[in-house]
Amino acid sequence: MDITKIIAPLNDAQRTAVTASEKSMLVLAGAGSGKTRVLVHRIVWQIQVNAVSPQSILAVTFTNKAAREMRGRIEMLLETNASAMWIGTFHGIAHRLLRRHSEQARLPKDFQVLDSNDQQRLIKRLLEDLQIDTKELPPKEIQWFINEQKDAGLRSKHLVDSDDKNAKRFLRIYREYEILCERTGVVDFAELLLRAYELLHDDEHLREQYQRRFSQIHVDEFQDTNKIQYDWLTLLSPNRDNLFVVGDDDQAIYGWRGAKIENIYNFQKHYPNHEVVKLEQNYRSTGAILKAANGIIQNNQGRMGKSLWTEMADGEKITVYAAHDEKDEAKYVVERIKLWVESGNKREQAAILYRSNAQSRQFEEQLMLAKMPYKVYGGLRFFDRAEIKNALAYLRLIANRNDDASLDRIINTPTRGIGLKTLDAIREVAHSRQFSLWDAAHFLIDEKILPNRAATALFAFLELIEKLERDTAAFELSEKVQFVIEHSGLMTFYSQDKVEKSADKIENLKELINAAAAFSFENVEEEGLSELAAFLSHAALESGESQADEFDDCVQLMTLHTAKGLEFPLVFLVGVEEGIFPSQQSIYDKAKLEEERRLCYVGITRAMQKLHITYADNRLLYGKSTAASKSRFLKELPQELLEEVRPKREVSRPVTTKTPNFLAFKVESDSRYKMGQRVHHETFGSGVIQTIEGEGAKERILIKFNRESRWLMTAYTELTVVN
DNA sequence: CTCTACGAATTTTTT
DNA sequence: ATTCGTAGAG
Repeated sequence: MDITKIIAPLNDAQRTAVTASEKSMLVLAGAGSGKTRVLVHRIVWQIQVNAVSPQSILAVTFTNKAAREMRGRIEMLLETNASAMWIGTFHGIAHRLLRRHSEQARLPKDFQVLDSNDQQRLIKRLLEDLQIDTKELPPKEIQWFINEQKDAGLRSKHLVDSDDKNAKRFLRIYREYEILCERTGVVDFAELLLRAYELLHDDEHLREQYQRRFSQIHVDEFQDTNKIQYDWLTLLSPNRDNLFVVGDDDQAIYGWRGAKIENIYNFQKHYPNHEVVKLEQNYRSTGAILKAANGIIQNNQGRMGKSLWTEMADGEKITVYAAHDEKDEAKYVVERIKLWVESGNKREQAAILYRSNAQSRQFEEQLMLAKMPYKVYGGLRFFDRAEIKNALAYLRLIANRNDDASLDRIINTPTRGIGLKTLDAIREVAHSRQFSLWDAAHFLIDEKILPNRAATALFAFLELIEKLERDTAAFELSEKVQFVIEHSGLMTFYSQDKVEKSADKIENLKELINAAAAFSFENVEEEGLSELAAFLSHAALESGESQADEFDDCVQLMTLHTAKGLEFPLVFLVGVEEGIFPSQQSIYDKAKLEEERRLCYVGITRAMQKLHITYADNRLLYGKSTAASKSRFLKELPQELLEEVRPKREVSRPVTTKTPNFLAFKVESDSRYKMGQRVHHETFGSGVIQTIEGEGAKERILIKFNRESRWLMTAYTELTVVN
């Protein structure tokens, strides 16, 4: 066996982690330090050197993309297929467990997965049924609450009924929601995790079976795990030395959705026989970029402590551009990308990273003007598009008549004369008699409660679904999908030019048929589940980002969150202003502020060669022009790494005709000016020093005067210090 | 049932 | 500025 292939490409720290034995490992992997490589090599090491069976390998990630990448790289190194290993997302693995043991998990065999849109819809409908004003109590809030509870491992029965009226109401809704999901046979994302936890927790036999099976458990992005995920892991690994977790406390940016950095500390308590390995050598960025990253993150408290270093040279300084407004900012960025491309680089190597999606707009406009192709990440994903969801809803209803969420979605899409009145009546019956919407509709027709016209329309709908199922019973999956799209009326509906972007929508529907065909092809029969049901779960669990147009050479636009895990030679960190980044909502809360700072750290460490940071003095916010000021994060950066640029028209031209008097200068230069100091200038009046840059004859300072900011060369300027 | 007009909200995202 | 959802008119 050739172990050099596994070991040789690793540095000392990586090797220590990969080859460790008989203990749990906590790998603190800084940005760009080869964390995926360590995971991949570790797994291969276990198989090839320690003769661990691939069946015994469990590896969990947060995204399908990460899981795919890991599997791919393992297969490459192993030179065989890795299908015996369980490599997947927390949700994917939980789903797999629940499918295998649906009976023990007390779930219907063909349960369906509810994505968060579906969940919100369902909650909204529930609130309406309970006569709760959705204006006063937005479904979003309930959704948030329920998921928060589930992520903490709490069911409604675990919550104590308090006297607080509001808490009482939340609890009641939670309870009703559980009943509704149970009755309709659907499972939301948080439920997948909670159910999988309960399954192992409650069933000793099953638990032991999986404990025995998974002798090696690997976790990626450990800092992003929430409570239930952590508890689930510990169920699988009780006091054993087989957990290999990789994470970076400095890159924990998902606290707001329940991730607990504390899990890293819990891990250390829980698994005393563990070793910590820090991966601090960075293979991605220049020295200057890393110094900036270290400089910013050290302002956070309670870190595990890590300091990135590189063998690379410092490289270029970080360019800071103080734009006049958001348009100027965008122009600057596009101008710079132009120069980058003109000197022979690719557009796709350049990324524009912002704090919130709304900021993409200005950049898109300028990029369009410059005729430069770009791609904005984070829009609607394939399976989230309305036309796709509608088509899927038909399929889901065919698979399961009790799927209220789906029925609700398509009962009048395309319109077929079933209006609000009729729908209300159905809901009313469903609620009062604890029927599914489907059964309630039947009830209304059988009991002849509805007006003739409505009854006819409703009956036609019910018949349509029955007929679709009958007619496609013998079909293959993709044929089924095609038939349903065509005969549900959706195709005709989207063919009308009234529907906006109808061509795109039809294109997408055709793509769904392709996706179904591809799914049948790739999918190995999953334990007794119908192919349709399996495909529907796949659609819920896979957002469908995978084969997004690997189009031509595009500038990349995305939020800082989306950028995590990626790298680009040229990075623009834009909108670095107080109130934007850090965001307004985070400024007064220390924990939130530190998370923003970690986000900033993530942003900086995306850059490989060159980083630009920009901010605007004025920004159009909610339609109003607002004065802005540079972010505190900019001030926290080691100033010697920065070179600040101002819009051309605002830079006061340094006079370069005469040689400055070095001697005279030197006497004064050392301690004369400080940042934040008030000074007075003959012509411009008094102002505050914002930035000091350069030394000796080249020293210049940025002063913010009443009406404008100016760069002044201290060697030539008469300034009086004001106290 | 469909269309328009008005008011309210507006960090970040995966599964 | 823009999007999104709902109320009221057509």
